[in-house]
Amino acid sequence: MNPVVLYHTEHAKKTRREILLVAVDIASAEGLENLSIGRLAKELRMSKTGIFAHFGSKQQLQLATVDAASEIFLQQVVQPVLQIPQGLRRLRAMLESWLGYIEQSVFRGGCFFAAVSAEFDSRPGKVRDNIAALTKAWVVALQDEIALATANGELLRDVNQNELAFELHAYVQEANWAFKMFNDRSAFMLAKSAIANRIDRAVNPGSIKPSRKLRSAK
Amino acid sequence: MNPVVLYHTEHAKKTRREILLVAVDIASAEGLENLSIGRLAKELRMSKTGIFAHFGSKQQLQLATVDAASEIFLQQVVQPVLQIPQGLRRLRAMLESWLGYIEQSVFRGGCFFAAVSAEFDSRPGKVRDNIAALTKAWVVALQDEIALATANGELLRDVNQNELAFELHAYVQEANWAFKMFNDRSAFMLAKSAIANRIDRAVNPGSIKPSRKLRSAK
DNA sequence: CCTACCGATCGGTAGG
DNA sequence: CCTACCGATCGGTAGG
Repeated sequence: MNPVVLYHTEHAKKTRREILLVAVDIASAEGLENLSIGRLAKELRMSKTGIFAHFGSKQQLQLATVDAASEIFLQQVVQPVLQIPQGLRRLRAMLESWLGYIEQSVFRGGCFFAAVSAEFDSRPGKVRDNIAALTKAWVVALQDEIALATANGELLRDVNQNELAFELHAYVQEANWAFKMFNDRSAFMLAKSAIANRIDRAVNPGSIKPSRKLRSAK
Repeated sequence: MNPVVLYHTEHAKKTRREILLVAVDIASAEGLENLSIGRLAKELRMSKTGIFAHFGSKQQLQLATVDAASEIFLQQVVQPVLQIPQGLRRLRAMLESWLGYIEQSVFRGGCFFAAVSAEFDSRPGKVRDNIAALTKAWVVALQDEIALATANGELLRDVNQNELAFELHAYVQEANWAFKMFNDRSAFMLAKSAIANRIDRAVNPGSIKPSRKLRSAK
């Protein structure tokens, strides 16, 4: 009789996953606060308490929704680039994969984390802390890849790694903002161009791959 | 007996302004949707209908709040730079002024327009359209200043003006995001550095002012 | 600018 | 997973 998950059956887990898929979509478009239990119940044709029983409180629902969005981000953006060799190539792939996930509108409201971080940046609590930790982890992942690319000799040693990560991250977030606000896909071209130019300036000319086209041999 | 503003007296206008100052602050931190009439009434120690009578509907309240925020932005960010000569110097001043308004936390929840554009990008309607028009106007103002700086010969003619505006705008929005999310003021240093480097790369070396320190004479 | 009210919806509980 | 509730709050109206 656990109030959080009534029966730990496979069926209950499946229902929970279905609820969270809808929750992530609603939250990305209308916000985590406006994600009401009644709204979810209507969309899923369940009773309010049927939804409620899976989470136990509104805050637990919000936390579960953030976790579910994080899993989708990992699966859609991070997983596909893990096969690419670490360093400069993976850095480029991470940014391309991230832009692709925004452009393909994986979530109804654009990048889930851009939406909810703006919503919760002034709302102290566990939800905000989780969002901060997850978005920070992605920034750190970009920084780590820049550090590896430098260690590989692919990037110039005097490049400020924090600045580079800040600027690359900014281009993708700006593309998401401009695309959602003005419904103009040219923002993706601008972001790709900014990323390519910014990285090319940091590339070590001694390493033989300033861009793919110029690579002569393996 | 106009339901929107009951009495067009000076006193009523003053009350309306007082309501909107609180409304802008609440909306920047908690969102324009969560800006409820009851919440405003409590904070201002007025009755709900006392607030309501000034606007006539929730949507009109939201629209008035966006307008009020726009006036504050104009006054805090735009007005101070109008005395600076147009072109490269004003472009730099616009970005510095904008960063300053974010760092000084003019609104409780950081940049009002960053917050509400993320909130309304998936909510079609007049409120969203107004937010889009106002944020677009600021992007265009940056683009216009870049065009003037180019016409002045201060920026290189082969600089892509849309790309430059996109990247500069991105740095400031990223600083707002990082500051609000991680409460880390180093984001402002990163943004200032990114802006200075990006502009310096676009500066025409023929014009004698790549940076203030290197200027030899007037 | 107020009191007094409306139906709808909110998060959450009792009990099954 | 359900029905049947709870008090609080929502946007909005009547009438002054």
